[in-house]
Amino acid sequence: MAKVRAGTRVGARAPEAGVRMRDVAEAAGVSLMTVSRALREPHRLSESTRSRVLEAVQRLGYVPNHIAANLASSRSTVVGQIVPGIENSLYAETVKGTSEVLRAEGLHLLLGNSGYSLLEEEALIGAFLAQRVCGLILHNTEHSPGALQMLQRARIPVVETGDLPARPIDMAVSYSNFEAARTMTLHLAERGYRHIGLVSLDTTVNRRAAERQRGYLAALDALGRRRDPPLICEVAPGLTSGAHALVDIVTRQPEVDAIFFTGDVLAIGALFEAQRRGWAVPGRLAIASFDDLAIMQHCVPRLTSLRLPRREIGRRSAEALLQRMRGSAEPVRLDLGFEVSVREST
Amino acid sequence: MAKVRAGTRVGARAPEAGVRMRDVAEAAGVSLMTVSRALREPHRLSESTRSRVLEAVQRLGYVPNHIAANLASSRSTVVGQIVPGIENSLYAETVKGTSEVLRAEGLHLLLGNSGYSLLEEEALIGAFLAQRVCGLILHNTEHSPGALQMLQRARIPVVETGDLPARPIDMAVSYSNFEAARTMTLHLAERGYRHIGLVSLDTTVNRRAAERQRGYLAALDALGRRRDPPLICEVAPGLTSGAHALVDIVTRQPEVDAIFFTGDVLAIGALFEAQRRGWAVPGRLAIASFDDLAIMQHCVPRLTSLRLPRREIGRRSAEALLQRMRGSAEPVRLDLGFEVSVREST
DNA sequence: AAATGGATATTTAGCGCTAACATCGTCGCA
DNA sequence: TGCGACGATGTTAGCGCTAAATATCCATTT
Repeated sequence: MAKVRAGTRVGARAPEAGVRMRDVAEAAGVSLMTVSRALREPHRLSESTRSRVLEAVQRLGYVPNHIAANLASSRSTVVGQIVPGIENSLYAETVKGTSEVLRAEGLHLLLGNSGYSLLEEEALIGAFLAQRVCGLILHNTEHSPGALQMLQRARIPVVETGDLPARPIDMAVSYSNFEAARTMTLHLAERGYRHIGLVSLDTTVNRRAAERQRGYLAALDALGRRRDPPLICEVAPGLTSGAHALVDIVTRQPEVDAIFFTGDVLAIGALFEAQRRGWAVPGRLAIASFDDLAIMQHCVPRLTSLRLPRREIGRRSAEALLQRMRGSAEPVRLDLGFEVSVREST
Repeated sequence: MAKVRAGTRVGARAPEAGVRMRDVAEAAGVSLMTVSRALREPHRLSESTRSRVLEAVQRLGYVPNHIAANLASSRSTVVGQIVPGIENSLYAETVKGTSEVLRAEGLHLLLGNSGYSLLEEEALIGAFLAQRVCGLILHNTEHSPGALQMLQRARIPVVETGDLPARPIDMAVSYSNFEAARTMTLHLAERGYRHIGLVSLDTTVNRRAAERQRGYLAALDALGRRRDPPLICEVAPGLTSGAHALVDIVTRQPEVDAIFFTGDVLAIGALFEAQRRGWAVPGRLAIASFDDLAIMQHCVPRLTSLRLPRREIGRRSAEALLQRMRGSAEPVRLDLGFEVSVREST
């Protein structure tokens, strides 16, 4: 004789009148608590009771309500991850890593796209905290004041993954953009290139782009070379931007003999443009790129690139959260490094 | 004199002792319900009360608990989306579309990776239903019996996006893989190619790949051409597979003058291999591909490709869910179509 | 002066589950 | 024989919030 459970269905509609634990309990002739135990601590029940309950669960098609469980136990099984743009395969790969680890532990992934905006990130953080996520993974290492305050008050583990900040909010799992760019620039110099150009994303908005540019400049300084503004170019993401940047730099400074593209797909765009114009790579111009997408090892010529631990960043971030949720006190700060894959283009 | 609220922190740890609505109410000298209204229906309060409450919310840094709100109102703000592999840029783009629309409506995205496994999909569906998602977007159009049963019982809107099934579970937003492959094959025939090869993913596991192969064969039949097994090749995803497939087919059937690659990156892999071997494209061999990634319009030669509404599928799926959550009874079945972008490679 | 009604605020009763404690038999062992 | 220990189950209270019913106030109306 189940009570009528109406439930208005306005707005985002309801997970309505389904089978409740109480219904299972009645069907199995046991108490509510016994059903709860049968599902979470089956070993604590006698064989006969347990099977009777589980049979009722099956028969009624009972789907537990984790929302209620969460509220009652104040324990959450959802982790939030915020990336600048999921359509970017760099981030997609990281999310994949996170998702794999969480899934294996029975946790879930709430995904947010900040679109490179700090305010949007703040809004998402607020929304995720309201969903009572048990941990957060943020790609950004810069945050709005409001976001920082919320994160500090929230007392949940937080991992930042976009760079290695000197003083992370809580934990960090990344590689150093500065070091990576510095290393690649030095590599190009070592190969004998004299006039090394840099193409990066907008450094005023994008901290990681700024760090990469800093690395490039640091390398030039260390080499005792002059900084040559016409060799530096900031562009929007995209294949087309890479192509334009290539032409721009060559036009402005014909002496250029190598260009380092720090945006993921910029280098590919430039490579195709060079092919079209008949500029031999690396004969006329060497090309180096920042993220070792699979395609880098297949194009003609194969592109020299920085291999980044994208998937691993996702995995380790999730693991860092797990570790903390299991009581480990010490916050992780992991430098997963990078690797220069030298190929035909340099 | 707040009560002590302990809370054990085992397993996935707790969203602990924070500021509750009751605390805000006390701080503002109003009842619990008034705070609730101040946040959800501010217009129903007097100006003075409202500002007093909101001030207290600010001052205490109160973050609402949506979990509790959800339970109390039996209304959810989380949508689940399950894709075969988020690392695939096709899916990442779709997820992006979904995410944009949901975000604008204040809804959240729970993301699942099924890894092309029906059982994993079933597990994820169960987990998402337990999280009381208010809607589900599934890329698969095939499901395990268990999954089907859960979906039918759940009574929430469901959108399938991978293909246009004759009889969707609930709603469908996609394009027809069969039609797309048929159209492209006919296009190649029209351009005068006589021996058209097909490279696809494993058709035994992947329903979409099977549909594409069916489309290719249907076109051959319509043209009155013989099906030539050496011209057909099934491979794993990846650039390398594309390269191998190209060589395989050319070796087995040297007469081949065009190959249609139905896997996203297979065509690119093949193109690079052709460049390496000095096989002119389209001189020796035409190449057509299935998904119009940005790179297709930039490589040399530019690749003829099927332009699919990837982002749009995500957007429209989310919109279909919203529509249903707002009470519309009629389930959406949308064919978003596709377009052949003819370029230099054919 | 009493009745009416609208705008505003409060009270009550849960949402579906779990923690913590209470209960009840049963068994071992002094 | 008695008593504590222990395993198996049940009972109670409440997680933090919202819907619905109820109360309160004040300006009008009659």
